[in-house]
Amino acid sequence: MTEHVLTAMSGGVDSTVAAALLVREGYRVTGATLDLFDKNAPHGQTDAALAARAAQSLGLPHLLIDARAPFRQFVMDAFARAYLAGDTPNPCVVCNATVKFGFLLDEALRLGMDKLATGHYAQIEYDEMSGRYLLKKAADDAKDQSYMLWSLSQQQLSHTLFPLGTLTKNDVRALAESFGLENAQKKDSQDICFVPDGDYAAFIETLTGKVSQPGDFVAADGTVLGRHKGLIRYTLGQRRGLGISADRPLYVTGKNPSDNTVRVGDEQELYATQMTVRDVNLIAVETLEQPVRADVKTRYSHTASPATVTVSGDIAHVEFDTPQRAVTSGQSAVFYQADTVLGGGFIADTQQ
RNA sequence: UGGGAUGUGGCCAAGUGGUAAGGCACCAGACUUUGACUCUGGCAUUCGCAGGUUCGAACCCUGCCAUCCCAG
Repeated sequence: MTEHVLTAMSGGVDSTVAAALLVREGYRVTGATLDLFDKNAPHGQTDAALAARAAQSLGLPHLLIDARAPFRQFVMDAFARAYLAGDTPNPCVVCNATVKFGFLLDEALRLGMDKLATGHYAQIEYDEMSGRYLLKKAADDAKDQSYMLWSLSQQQLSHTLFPLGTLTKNDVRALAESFGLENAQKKDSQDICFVPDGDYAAFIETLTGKVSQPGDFVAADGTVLGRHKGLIRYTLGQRRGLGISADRPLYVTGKNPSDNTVRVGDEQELYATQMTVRDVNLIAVETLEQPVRADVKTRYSHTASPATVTVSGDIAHVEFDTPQRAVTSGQSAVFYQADTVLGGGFIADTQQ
């Protein structure tokens, strides 16, 4: 009996090719586009319309699924809340955890389908030895998105397909051409999807109705160097936008919500050797009794760095072999062993 | 009011007769399914103002203005 796969289609090249590949492999495929938020951009060619056209060109039924409520609650509100608390959240990670592989997967299963597929560049492999589903890096290292998927549970992984995992971006574009897809050359998406103009601070202020208050930029010795435009506009390691002229570049080295100050200093002050990770999800193993060696990523576009990881419950302590720059609370830490994701979590705090 | 010092782009700052370094900031691109970082490019027809000397001045001369310091 052929499996019925719900394929998330955004209207972009990746998800369209993913759907096409599944069709070619003989799956029964239904396309689905998530309605995540009300777009105030009425330029006719919406992503949903693009996705519907793409599905139609592949001869697939297509569903538009209203996910505005969960997206608002789990992604947008949480994003704003995290920033107001002084963290620097990664909404894509949270969206994957709660909306795409939460809400949408549940929806697929509820509709009687067998699996959910997306255009993510990552691989899932069932390991006979351990009886666990493994999440692995994509074949195309430059496009690998396994970092964004560390939160997936065994249950979620067992019902998920990543048809693009073994391909490179060039392969995908070439396939799109060969399938005659109109979006073959569509530019890769970027920025936060619900903040298309990139001004996430203004978005947060509109969403919450609270204006982030100006405060002082202070140096390590307490000297006030200037006024900042609101805590949410800064993140650890940030250089641009400080407006402080000095004889050398200055970076944000800390944020203090309690007195509304932003600490700035030299780049050397940004390095940390240890960090605590919360909400840890282990994928490759059920539990870790002993400290393990792993390569740890602290941001999406970052080379994993060797470290020793000690897990206790859903908390992990990570000690890097070499100090890491601007390890930022709210971002995700993902532990790799070779190409396999051991697990991951959210960075809670760091120590020198 | 005397004495001294200084005035170069938003900030700092090289340059002391040969036709405006550099850093910071800022702007624009690139990179990127997060925020950042990074990279590339842009950014003073002009050196407080006005005269003068010179083939030629930010650099020399004169005057003025401004700021700072020290006097009382």
